[in-house]
Amino acid sequence: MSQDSVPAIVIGRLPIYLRMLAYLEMEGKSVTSSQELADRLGLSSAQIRKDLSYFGEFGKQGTGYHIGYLQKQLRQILKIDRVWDMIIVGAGNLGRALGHYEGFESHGFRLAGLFDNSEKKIGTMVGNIKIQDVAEMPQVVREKRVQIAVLAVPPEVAQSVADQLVELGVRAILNYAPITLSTPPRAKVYYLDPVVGLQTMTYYLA
Amino acid sequence: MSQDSVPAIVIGRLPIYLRMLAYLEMEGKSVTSSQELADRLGLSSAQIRKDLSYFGEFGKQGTGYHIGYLQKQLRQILKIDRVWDMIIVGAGNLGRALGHYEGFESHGFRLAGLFDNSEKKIGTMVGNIKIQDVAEMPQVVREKRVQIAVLAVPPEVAQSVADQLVELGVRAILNYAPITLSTPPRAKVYYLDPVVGLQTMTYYLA
DNA sequence: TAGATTGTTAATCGATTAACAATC
DNA sequence: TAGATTGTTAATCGATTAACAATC
Repeated sequence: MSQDSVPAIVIGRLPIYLRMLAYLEMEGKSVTSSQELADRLGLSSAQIRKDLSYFGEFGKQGTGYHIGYLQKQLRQILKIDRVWDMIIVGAGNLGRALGHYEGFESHGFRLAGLFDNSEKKIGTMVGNIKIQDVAEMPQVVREKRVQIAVLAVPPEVAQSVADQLVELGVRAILNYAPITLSTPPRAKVYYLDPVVGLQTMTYYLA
Repeated sequence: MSQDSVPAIVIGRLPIYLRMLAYLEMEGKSVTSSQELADRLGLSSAQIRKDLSYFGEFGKQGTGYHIGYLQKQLRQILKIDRVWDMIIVGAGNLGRALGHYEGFESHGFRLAGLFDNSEKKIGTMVGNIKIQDVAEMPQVVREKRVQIAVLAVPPEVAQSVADQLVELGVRAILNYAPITLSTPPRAKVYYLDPVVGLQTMTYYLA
């Protein structure tokens, strides 16, 4: 099935399925069902079967899904069956914490650069990577053909950094800055503003 | 309009509107329109008017919305017209970075505790707050009637910490752990797993 | 085989949008 | 006033679910 015909909301659930499959595998299971996945994820089994059916037939009637096989298929669909280079822009508290996060490398996202504009920070180490001057960012992005960037800069400069990144060829931005970015359609932005999360939940509090 | 009749997807957009209103205000504007908001946010103006209409009439025909007034109304709707106590569980790199984040306090979320189970960390300072033993968490949550918690613990313990939090009365969990939590309906969970974001975006990369 | 579970269709449900009267 | 923009309705669009034949 061609990319554009699959609803974005379906794509957004695939990583959740993958995360649960890894969890079930860790529990020692090797087979699961749409019903089990649905129960664990708080979804309906029909939705899970429908989501998967956009891409193929991955299960067996009467049995369910082989976890290892389904993981492999989902990784292929999401194009995470390879290693992606990624940079982090901004080495404040958050940027440095993200620089230490092992979850990126362990999921195939290789940290190819960590940039800041502060003299004090440039040259210092975060884990096993050295903070570089943001002035060197264009060169790194171009040379390594980096398509993925994590934005951990102050909101005042987030839009201009995003513009620069897109100009350099970046097409996926994980945005921690508390601002809605304006980008051309070829670039995707995934928002991770904790305050938005909190403000959404307080509505339901007494 | 009663809470439950407003779709969750609408509630989820209100903080985005609020964030944009603050931005427009910062640009020196005092009035805006559904069209301007829509353009800036990449939405339709009809959607914005419809979303707001669940709660009342906040604009003027021919003029638009007074930014200050609309902000005030949205803050009331979202119940962020007050200060909420919040705790952070887990003082690893991420938890400590979050402990330093000024965006929480500046938006009315007061950090009432930062907990970890590591002997080494307990008693050390993060900004102006001291890391406490997670064993003291129940007491703090109960005494201050904390309803909001940020989960920044390893995935292996995330579910059990979440269970404990809910048991103690927490009803809003900002979850940084890379795992889907199982919680009763009275507790809301907002997910902030960066890997899910990356894996969603790689689908669209070449 | 009998029981279980898939993949898929059609029906239902819900969200978005177009259009416009009301009115500032 | 004339022009602009709201709030709302009805139509459209899209996503979810119920149901079940197929089949392991």
